[in-house]
Amino acid sequence: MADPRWLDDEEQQAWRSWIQANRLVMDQLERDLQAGSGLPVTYFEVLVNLSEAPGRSMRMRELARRSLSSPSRLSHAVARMEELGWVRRESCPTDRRGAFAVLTDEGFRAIEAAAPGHVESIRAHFLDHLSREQVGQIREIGEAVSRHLRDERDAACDQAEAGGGCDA
Amino acid sequence: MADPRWLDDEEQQAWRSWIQANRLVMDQLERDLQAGSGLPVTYFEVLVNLSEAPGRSMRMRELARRSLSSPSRLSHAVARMEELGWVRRESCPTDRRGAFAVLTDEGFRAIEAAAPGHVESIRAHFLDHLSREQVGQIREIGEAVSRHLRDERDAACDQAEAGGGCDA
DNA sequence: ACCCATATCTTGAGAGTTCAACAACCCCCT
DNA sequence: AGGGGGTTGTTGAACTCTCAAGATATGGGT
Repeated sequence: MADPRWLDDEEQQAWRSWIQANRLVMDQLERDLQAGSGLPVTYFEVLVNLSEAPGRSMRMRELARRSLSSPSRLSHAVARMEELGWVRRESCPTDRRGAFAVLTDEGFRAIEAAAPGHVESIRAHFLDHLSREQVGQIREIGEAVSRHLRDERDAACDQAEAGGGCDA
Repeated sequence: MADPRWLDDEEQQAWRSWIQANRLVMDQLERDLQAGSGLPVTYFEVLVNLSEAPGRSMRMRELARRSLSSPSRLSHAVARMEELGWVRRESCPTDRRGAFAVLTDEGFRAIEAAAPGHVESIRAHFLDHLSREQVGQIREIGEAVSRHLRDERDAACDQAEAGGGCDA
């Protein structure tokens, strides 16, 4: 790691303002959502993904992918939400390893109750301060960055499958 | 919270791609930094702030502000880093409530060791995928959003000071 | 039919974060 | 002086996240 390419001023400022905006917005959303509905943001996202699935039901693996969550994290989260009565587990008939997470009516009501406040939060702390043009820019930037990291994650899997031929 | 202004398609996409990019990038940076140096990102930021301070020393309150951290969080973090020998506490001579956090030589070496890899990470997972133009856009957007949330936080303090005249 | 590499999911422990409560202190005001 | 409101910092408990390890099951190759 000799002689790294340090960030110039423009890059430094961009990076810092981005990371700072992230933190401030996310922390604020977390507080708002927590105060309004007792829901952590990560739980909310899991529930939203479930609510949009056919039968309000999804395999754990797929749900983890869509929620940008590790399997472990999702497992803990679902365990917690099961206690709260928002989600129920069902075993998969065609793959006995598998498990489905199913959104309960109570869970659905929890999202419905939380959603309006959450959207207001997103507007108040984020969208309302951007021009229409900037909204478009954000989308493009976010997609560029996400696309790359997705590809990389897939590549990492392929590489692992290939059996360790990194520099061979 | 009746009849919320739901997000239109453009807003929805912008928001989702932004939040997704955030998560992916931050998680990746966290893994890289953790793997390379055993440092959590939040610790790294605290240490960087300390290292830039005169005497590598700062009041806890100020350090918390700059690290976008709650007082509680910083207190726990410093306690942990004290165990690791990276930071040392000193009492403030002019205000006996106060405490200084001081970066030790060992702590300084820890940052120096972690910095190059961290910068590479930032490039590889973020900056390298943006045009020069987009870097500028990010800065402006980040600043607009941050400015607002800072103002709001100050306003909240002022309001609290005013003694509860919310709707009176 | 059997074996073994993979895949799916869970579990437990360790670590970080938050929140509420608390302790100690400063400062201004009477 | 000496109160009282505000500030600074810490603590403990509850919660979430991560990581490594493990339990169970699938599927293809022999």
